[in-house]
Amino acid sequence: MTTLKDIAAELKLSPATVSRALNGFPEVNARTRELVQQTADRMNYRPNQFARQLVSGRSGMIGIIIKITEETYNDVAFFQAMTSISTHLAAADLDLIFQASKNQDIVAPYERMLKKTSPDAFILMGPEKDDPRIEFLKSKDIPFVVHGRVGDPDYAFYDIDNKQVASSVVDVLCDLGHSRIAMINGPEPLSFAQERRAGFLNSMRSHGLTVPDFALRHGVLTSDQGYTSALSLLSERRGPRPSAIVCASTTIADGVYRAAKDLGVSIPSELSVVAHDDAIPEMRAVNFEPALTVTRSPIRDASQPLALAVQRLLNGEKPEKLQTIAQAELIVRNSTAPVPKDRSDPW
Amino acid sequence: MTTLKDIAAELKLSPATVSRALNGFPEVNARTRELVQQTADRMNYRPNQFARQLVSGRSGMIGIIIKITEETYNDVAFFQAMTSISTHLAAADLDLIFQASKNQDIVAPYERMLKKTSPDAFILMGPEKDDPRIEFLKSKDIPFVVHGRVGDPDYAFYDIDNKQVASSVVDVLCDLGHSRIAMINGPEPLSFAQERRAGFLNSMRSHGLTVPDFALRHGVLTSDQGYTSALSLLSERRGPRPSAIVCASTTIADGVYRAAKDLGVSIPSELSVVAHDDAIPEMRAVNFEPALTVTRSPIRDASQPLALAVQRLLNGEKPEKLQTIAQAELIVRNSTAPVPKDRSDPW
DNA sequence: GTCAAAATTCAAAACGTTTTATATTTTTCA
DNA sequence: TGAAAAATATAAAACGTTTTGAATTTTGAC
Repeated sequence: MTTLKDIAAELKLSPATVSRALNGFPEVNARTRELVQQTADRMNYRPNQFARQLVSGRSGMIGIIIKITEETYNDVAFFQAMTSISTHLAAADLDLIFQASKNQDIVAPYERMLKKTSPDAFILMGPEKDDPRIEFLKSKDIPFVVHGRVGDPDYAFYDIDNKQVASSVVDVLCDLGHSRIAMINGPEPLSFAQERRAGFLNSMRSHGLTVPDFALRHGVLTSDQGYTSALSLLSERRGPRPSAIVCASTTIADGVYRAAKDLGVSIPSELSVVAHDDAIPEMRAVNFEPALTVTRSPIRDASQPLALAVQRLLNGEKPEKLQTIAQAELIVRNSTAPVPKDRSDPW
Repeated sequence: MTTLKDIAAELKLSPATVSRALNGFPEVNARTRELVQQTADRMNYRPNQFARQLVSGRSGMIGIIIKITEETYNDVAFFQAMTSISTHLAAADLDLIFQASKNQDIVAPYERMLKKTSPDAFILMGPEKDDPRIEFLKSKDIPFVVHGRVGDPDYAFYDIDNKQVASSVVDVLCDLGHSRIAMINGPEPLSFAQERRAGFLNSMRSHGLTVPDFALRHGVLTSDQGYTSALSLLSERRGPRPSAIVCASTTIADGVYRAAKDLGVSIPSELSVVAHDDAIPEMRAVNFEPALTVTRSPIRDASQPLALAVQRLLNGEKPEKLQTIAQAELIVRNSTAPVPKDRSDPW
């Protein structure tokens, strides 16, 4: 292994000059720089990262910790997010340290990684209200970027406008005359679900409509969850059935489609269905029969902004300046239609 | 940030003694060790990993690089393997550096990571014949463990006995009287597919049976691939159709089931189907209608042996001693039945 | 009490960089 | 030609550990 010293000795220069030459500092003669670079190449020099890290205090690595649950374990979206993030980070010569955790103590793996590998920053997914991870990282003064957000935070984040997602969908349905609109939402503790709930209820209210409790459901983002929720919503045990259902994901919508089919309810003539589409390739909204009307914001679109925000954070930019709220795109397809005459009454 | 020196100064000891005391060296007085440990706790001491790495020359990290293709990008199995590996590594206080790569040059990302983060070892997935990554790592003298293997290698690996997987399935089908047995295999370049092919052909031969070219297909492990392959196999355009199909995965089997249904071919009375089951939760063999006969070897079973092999490698054990070939388990369910009378003739 | 052996501690070097403060050389301009 | 300024190079310190070789203290046997 050749070191700076070796090169310095070879050329009868000081290590300092060699270091500067290789790192492109201006105060070194063009000819010596050339010479140094050539000899470095010739001697097959590779800077020792450990030494660099020791003096710079930086590891050049970004930590990401994913909590493993029944749901996340089977969700290819996490994998895709990670691959995509790692690619964007690599472009900035940053590496991703990955840790899966089934730990009860949600903060422990962050502590461990920090002690062991000292990442320069973290990327944090699925924030919850009063998230202890966020408190922890703040207290330790470790930079971090959040995918998603809770409330109106002071940290760096990338999120989509989940209120807008829900309200734009309500607007579309109301324009078609619907007034009994149900929602099958994501898991209650997650911030995106809370935002959509708020956006949904607000928008309904501003259209002069109400939503009975049973018509607003929370649960995991699976087809089965969509199926059972839809069965229950369409059964009319608790009042007249909705003329439209808003789904938190295309997987949920898949379940709703199955339930509608099983009950002989036709989409869109008897029931309109709308979903939010994260653009996970395995369940494409265009392939639904009929093609699904969606709000669309690809999850992979988040990777680049997240990676970029991390870099900026490391360059000393203030977290409050690194907040992005992306708008979702509305794509009307064939799963939405004017409300049937006999189902236009409000609840 | 408190350092070793700070503690030494506090206790009027030398840094050397403090270091030894904390690292459990024997040549330090029990009372001073106690004292040192207490003060370290009190002063909230955290050893600087960068300094440690510099002197030890080790990073405590393991690299894993996944080549992103249409297929791997959507395959939750990779994610599950990674989560599981990361958990097992963390137990040994090792961290996982993850990198996704779309690079044409399959070796480049290894070079980059090595330069940048210096992992102590790599875990390598999906080896191919004359894999340049393996050559590269050997030439650089970097330890690595392979998931899978090619031929009869001298490196550390964990693999299942893919020849046995294929041959045990042939045995079962032959016992049921089948002689026209087709195979829908994995991608041709991958070693597992080649092994299964060899095991399949060998076993068929030893049963005195031949396999026409059109009955042995290679392709990606998707339901669609299974569907189109099965359609073609069952069409009888190229001779009498097989009485049994051996599938490389449950996803392939899913496609075969769909094709059989579309063509009105009943499973198992007219067609027996067998698959290899990696036990990915999203497509459970038990949930097939009829329940699928499989050879089973959960992919997640590989994580622990892989993580363990890495640790041993780092402890200086020889790679040749760290080779595991796991046997798959045969589970007979309802997708296999005796060959129909009129379909028992060989090709 | 003495001396060798064992137990314990220490000072200094090493790991390979970057950075600071200083020294040397070259250039510029009168 | 000489002095000041600019350009270039250097020596030494720093980063925070671990490890080496030596020094000191304690123990045990006589």
